[in-house]
Amino acid sequence: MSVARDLVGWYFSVDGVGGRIVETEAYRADDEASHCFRGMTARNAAMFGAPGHVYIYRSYGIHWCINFVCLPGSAVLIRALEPESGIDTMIERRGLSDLFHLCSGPGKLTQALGIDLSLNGCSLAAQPFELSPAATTGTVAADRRIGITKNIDPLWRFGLVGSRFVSRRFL
DNA sequence: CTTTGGATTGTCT
DNA sequence: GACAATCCAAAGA
Repeated sequence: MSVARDLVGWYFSVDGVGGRIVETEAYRADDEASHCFRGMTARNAAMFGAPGHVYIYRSYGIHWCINFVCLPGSAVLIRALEPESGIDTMIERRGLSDLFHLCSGPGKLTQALGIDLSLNGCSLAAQPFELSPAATTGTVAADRRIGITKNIDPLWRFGLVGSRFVSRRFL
């Protein structure tokens, strides 16, 4: 959980396209809302892999979502990014020039960065990824997670207070 | 083999 | 604010 909170503010990019992480959600093995709650399967295998790798899956048959694996069976969903590098590329991929809606959601983020299943299980330390610690700090708030139907009580969604780049603003 | 439902988004009212 | 779109893994028969 602490990893998810610490990750807010970090710089993340794929092939030079990326920005500052402003919203995350935590999922773990004993969490009913997590994909790995019922054990390892072909889809979520990456989630049980070595820490520092990514787990990518398709959501609602339409979108891609990306997670950072921090412990086997435990991962952090990257929900929103503040565009910083390669903004032109993002605009081209998203077909929209509104900065605030470029990466304000898991599916939007993956589309803007060009992430798909071919990157599932890849290491964050290797190409085309780039991840570096927070350059600036802000107030990080916790809230209930979004879009899930099970285990909705824990406050495992973290984000920058006041940021307009998140899917839903934090107070 | 068939059915079910989701860690969402975009569009319409 | 409400709802349809749309793919595939998991669960059931």
